[in-house]
Amino acid sequence: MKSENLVMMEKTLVEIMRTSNLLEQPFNSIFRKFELTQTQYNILRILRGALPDFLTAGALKQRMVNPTSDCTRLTDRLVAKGLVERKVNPDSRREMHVTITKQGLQLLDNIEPDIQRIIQFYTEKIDSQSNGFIKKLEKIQALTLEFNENES
Amino acid sequence: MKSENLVMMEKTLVEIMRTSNLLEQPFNSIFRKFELTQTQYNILRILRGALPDFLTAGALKQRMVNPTSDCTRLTDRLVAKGLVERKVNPDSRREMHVTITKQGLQLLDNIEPDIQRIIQFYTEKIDSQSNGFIKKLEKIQALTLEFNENES
DNA sequence: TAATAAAATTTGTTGTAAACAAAAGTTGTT
DNA sequence: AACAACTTTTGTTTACAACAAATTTTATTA
Repeated sequence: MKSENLVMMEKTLVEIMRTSNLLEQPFNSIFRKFELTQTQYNILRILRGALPDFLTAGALKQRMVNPTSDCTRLTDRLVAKGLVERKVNPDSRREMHVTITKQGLQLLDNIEPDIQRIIQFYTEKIDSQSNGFIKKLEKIQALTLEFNENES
Repeated sequence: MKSENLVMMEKTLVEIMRTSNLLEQPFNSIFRKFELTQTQYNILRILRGALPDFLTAGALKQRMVNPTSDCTRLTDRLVAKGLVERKVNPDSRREMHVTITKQGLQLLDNIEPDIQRIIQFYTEKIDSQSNGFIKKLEKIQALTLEFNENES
């Protein structure tokens, strides 16, 4: 017989994934309105967060959730839209320097109200979140990284 | 100034999505091993859950997380692999009856140990989950459905 | 210094899926 | 019989994931 703890943990993990998948829908529909994907939005956020520094393609890749991401072609699309700039590092020509443009920053600002509207909706309807909840999520994140390490 | 509650809620939602995205990695690598995608695995689980009944394409779509899913082509791939069977409802020829095959059930059984190995890992490392945690996730799910309703 | 290894990024290729519109076939209604 | 509504399929485009292989540049070492 499967232990209670296993069953509980399975339910926990499944519900996290289900919640996230649902949650992504309203966000995605906003991104779509601005002709972005979630991945692209995340890249823009990472690059903005790195300011005033730029990131190398490798560093950007590291900060993305998906480690197998194809940085080149993802940033290609953003460069094509003028949201991101990419140039070779003159000091080490095998590295690229990637950074967000003014236009990219502006786009993030334009999206923000729609994002906040979603957050607002939840804030009004749920009592304030406990720190414990987030801590638990972070613990699961840490364990997942550990697990992935062990596997690879 | 943004209220504390808004900031907290934003962090909560972001961490749910980040956790989920990380969490999906070990699961996806298992699915890949069995030449399935997460979506396909979910469909198989839904169909197994519906047994001994079959589902119409519409009913299947309803139970999937993503409401815009393209049921036809998703099941096409599963039918091609012999994991799913699909035939027209003789009583209403515009409906399809979709169901999981023995082979599909067998595949789910084969995957199960790998899935449990992941669950096991977390169970060993985190103290038993509280019901409150899951309840909170379910509340967020419910609100998301509500939000999506309002939007559409 | 020439050869080779290592690092960082790009390219090639294939398959899956999301998103949206439009078409096709079937049933129900007036 | 005509038309509307329902259910599923097709068409089309785009983005990504996954994996391998190639390219370009820098570092090492023989």
